[in-house]
Amino acid sequence: MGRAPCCDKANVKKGPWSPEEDAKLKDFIQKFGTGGNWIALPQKAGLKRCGKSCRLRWLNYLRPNIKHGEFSDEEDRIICTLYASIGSRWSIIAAQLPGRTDNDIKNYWNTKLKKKLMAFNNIIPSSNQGKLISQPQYSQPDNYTNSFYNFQAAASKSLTPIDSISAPQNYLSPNSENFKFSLSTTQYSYNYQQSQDQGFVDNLQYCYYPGKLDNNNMLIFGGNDQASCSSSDGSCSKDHVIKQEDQMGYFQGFSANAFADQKPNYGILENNNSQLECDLEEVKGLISSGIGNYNSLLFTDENKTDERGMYYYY
DNA sequence: AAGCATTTCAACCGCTTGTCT
DNA sequence: CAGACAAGCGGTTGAAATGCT
Repeated sequence: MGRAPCCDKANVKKGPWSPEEDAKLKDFIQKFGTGGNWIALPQKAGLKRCGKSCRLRWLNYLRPNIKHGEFSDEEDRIICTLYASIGSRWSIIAAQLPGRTDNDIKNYWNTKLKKKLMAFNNIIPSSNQGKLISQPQYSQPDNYTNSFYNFQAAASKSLTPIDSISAPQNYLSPNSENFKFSLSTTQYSYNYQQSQDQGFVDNLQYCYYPGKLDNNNMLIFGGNDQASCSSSDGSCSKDHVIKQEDQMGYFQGFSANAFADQKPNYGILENNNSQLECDLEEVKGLISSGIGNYNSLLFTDENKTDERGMYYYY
């Protein structure tokens, strides 16, 4: 025997909501509230809909202050950062984005954001995903706006070029706080951060491959089963991951404050299988504290990929 | 302009969680 | 404490919109 249906399937309408149904539901809830009982609501409101359907329609579309339309860069960054730390817990992620619903964010992630990040699959060898790269250097360009950037291996390191990347012109300004690169093959960016008080060459020291590939060759992040941590002894309890990252000055999965802190060689982050889990309060704290530095995530304007360069890992 | 392919996103499904009795 | 029930949640679906040839 299966699960009892939540409503009389034969007598409920399915499919898209009509404007009339929307008006009925909205009017009813604004007058009487939900009454704490979605199952009973459609009958009271005169709707031939399942209570679940009413709830979803209200929460995802009709309730006040729902934000529709394009996601901002900042929202992109928050989604990516949280996804990297807690995985597909859309309701928690949505709680950090006023006006956005979990359904909205889930759709946006599955249709757009994930694809952007998947671009990394094309250029980063799986053996190097999850690793820090350290201290590449590059030649100072003659002209910040249109030069070909050739990043050169530091003489003391054994660095290997892995792919060419291109840098959008508008980010290559001496005043630019963030120094972003687009992957030439995919037009998505890989982002280095520049600290305010340093020159270009000195600043380009660290970055971090944000994900790994799973068995299906999909890019995956921290989340449920493969988050990295970076304690010096390799241990990494769930409870302390965030604190450790705080101390380290960057947030798991993304290049960040390490540049400004000038901390050398954090080491390889792969092969730590501890999970990264945190509750809502931790997430809020994470965001409010600025850990993760949302200015240093992965995206840039896909159309601005005029320049090319080379970067290295070892 | 037509037909096909791909993308988007609203809505559904069913499992999990929380609450009440 | 256990069972019933409703809400919450995330994965999935499919129709509509859009893009491409």
